[in-house]
Amino acid sequence: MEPVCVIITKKQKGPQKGGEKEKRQVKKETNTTAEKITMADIAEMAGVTKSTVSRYFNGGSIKESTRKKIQEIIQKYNYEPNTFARLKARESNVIGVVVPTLNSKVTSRVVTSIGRYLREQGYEVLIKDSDHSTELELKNLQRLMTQNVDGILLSAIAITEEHRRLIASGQVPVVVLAQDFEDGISVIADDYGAGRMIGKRIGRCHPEKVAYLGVDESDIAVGIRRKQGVLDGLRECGVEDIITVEGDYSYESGQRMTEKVLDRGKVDALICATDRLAFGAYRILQQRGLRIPEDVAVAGFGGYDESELLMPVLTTLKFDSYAMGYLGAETLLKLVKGEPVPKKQVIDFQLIEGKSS
Amino acid sequence: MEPVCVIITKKQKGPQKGGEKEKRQVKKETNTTAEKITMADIAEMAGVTKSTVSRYFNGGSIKESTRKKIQEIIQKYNYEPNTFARLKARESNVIGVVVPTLNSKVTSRVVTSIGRYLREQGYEVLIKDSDHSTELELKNLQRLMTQNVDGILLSAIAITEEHRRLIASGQVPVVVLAQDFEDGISVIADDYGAGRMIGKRIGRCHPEKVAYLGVDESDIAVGIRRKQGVLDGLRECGVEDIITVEGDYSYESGQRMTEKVLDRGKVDALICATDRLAFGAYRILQQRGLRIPEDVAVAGFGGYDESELLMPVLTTLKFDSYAMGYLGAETLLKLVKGEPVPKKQVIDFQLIEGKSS
DNA sequence: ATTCTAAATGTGACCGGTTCCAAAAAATGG
DNA sequence: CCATTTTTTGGAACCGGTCACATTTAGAAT
Repeated sequence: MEPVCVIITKKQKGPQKGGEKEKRQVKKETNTTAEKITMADIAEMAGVTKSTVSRYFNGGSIKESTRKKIQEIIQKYNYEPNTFARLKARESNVIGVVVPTLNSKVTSRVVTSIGRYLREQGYEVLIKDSDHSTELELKNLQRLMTQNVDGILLSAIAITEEHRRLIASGQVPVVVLAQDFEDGISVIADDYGAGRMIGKRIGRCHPEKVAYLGVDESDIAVGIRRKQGVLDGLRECGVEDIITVEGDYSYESGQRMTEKVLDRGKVDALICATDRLAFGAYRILQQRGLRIPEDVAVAGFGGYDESELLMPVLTTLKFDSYAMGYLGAETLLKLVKGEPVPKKQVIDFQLIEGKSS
Repeated sequence: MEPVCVIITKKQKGPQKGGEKEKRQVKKETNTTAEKITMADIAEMAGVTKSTVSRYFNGGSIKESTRKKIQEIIQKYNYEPNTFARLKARESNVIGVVVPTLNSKVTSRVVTSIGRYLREQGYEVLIKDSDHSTELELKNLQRLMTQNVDGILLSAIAITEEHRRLIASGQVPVVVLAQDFEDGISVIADDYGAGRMIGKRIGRCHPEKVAYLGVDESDIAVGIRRKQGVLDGLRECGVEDIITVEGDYSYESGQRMTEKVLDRGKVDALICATDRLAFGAYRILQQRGLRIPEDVAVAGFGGYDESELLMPVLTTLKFDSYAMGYLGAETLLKLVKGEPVPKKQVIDFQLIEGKSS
């Protein structure tokens, strides 16, 4: 691929510093080269002090006439105070969000939802992507705690002892998303309940043998609780012959696990820890000429938009990720403001009936 | 849905301030309540001044023995300087990223890629989600410019006059992603070339009549160039009977447009501006009992993972979003450092041959 | 008009860093 | 061993804001 067009440019140096104030005065009229404008500048133009302008933004008694005047200047220059320069402020109005990845349906929904709520509430959001690395996650968490944020929303890969220590040590309120966190505040999905519901949904068709495609148990929510729910749900319906396999969250892993299961003999149903794994299962089942659901029923978790595209449509359990983000953010703000909050909150889920079971 | 458990907690107030220094000295030994630690604290413990510690981090001549000593303390306290307190620094080491939404395959890939590169280069990334609002997008852009970032990566909804003005006015280098930006630096996908490739791919099967499901022309890249490419590609193969419809980027929009097209009469192929629209088309075609590709061929743009799940697998044109993020970030850093950069760079695409055409 | 109180503004220290410049310490050389 | 240069450090101002407190102004009450 060739560049359509490659023109070399050079960064032009900004105007030299020195005699700033005077220069700006001139520029104020001509408005040619927009210099960075500060609160002091605004104050000067409005004929008041920094403190008064600060009061304008943060609330405090101001005479109506001064307010008008400041407002005018603000608007004229489209000024907004630099959020990160509020070093002295007791509240920074910044909330940190740590996520395992941005490259996932669930997290991107959660983060979008968080952003909407917090923006509306006048907070700045600092998103930290840990890129699937627990090490980076801890670093992000630690960094946020020292970076003067008012609170942190943590969607952890898995809560470790180190996490606990950091959170406990800190003076920053933390709300944990999607993972149980006994020592603190969390907003979780009822993975056990959801698992049980899917287990029963599959179980009541009386399959002889069922396979569960799961993930590593270091993820307590998905790896343990969801699985346990599925197993219990199935057993409640009298299903006893259950095999479980483990992999990661990828499409390919779904394929591998399915192959592994099929190689061990016939199964009547596959319950997959996430829709993505189910996608992999579909691919393999189709390759082997097995019909869904006649030969093998399939179910997943997630309620991805794409699950509806599968032929047949996937039966899946949908968590309300938007609600999780919203509720998490709301809870964190309450916490920040010192209001009482429930220690553990659980978000809704919903069975999406497909044709795959 | 009932909370599993609702225990009311109260935010505990931090320890009172006053006599800080002395207190910290004590805490240093016991290490019980981790107080926020500053560069001055580190300096004191190392028996040097703030300036020296600052030099430690930013490079400057330091005696080996002092370096060791500082390093030791740093590690012991796991200290990292507060990135946002570098008010005085000429470089903030922060890069801002503005995206239309985080809730999209493409952007989340782009952002992930940007994050990886910039983190590696020691930069902090400030992600601003505009949530599909041009107004918010402009606000984000403007805010970033005054918030002392070293550079901005802008993935715009559509570049307006206002965008141009802001970017031109500013002293902050900006690299625009995915949208042509004649006045400045951009990294784009070759939408015209990609469109033409898909157009020819479909055209060479000699369809009588082809429909293009497109989007609003305010998006120059997708709305205009991609479409033009498709049209030209088809015409090169002698296809003359082409109808075009317009909608938004949603799954539902894909459905609606397909219905509209089919209601107007038979078509031999549907070319969709994005895979998501193609998903909608699939659904409608299946509903109406039309076979893909026998009755109607379908093609898309995007190369989403899910496109492979469709039955039959979707023929689509994949852009390397990771490359776009990486290249954009790399270019921006060069720009920041005053190195020469190409004005316009084009990322790769790749035809994914499915069974839908 | 005078006193008292409340509202509005100014003053200067401070937040956690960086930077410039001067002072101190170490290395060099004659 | 002392003068000179170079390397390391310290001191103080500064970045763009906030805050506690002092001061001024305006309004109410006597």
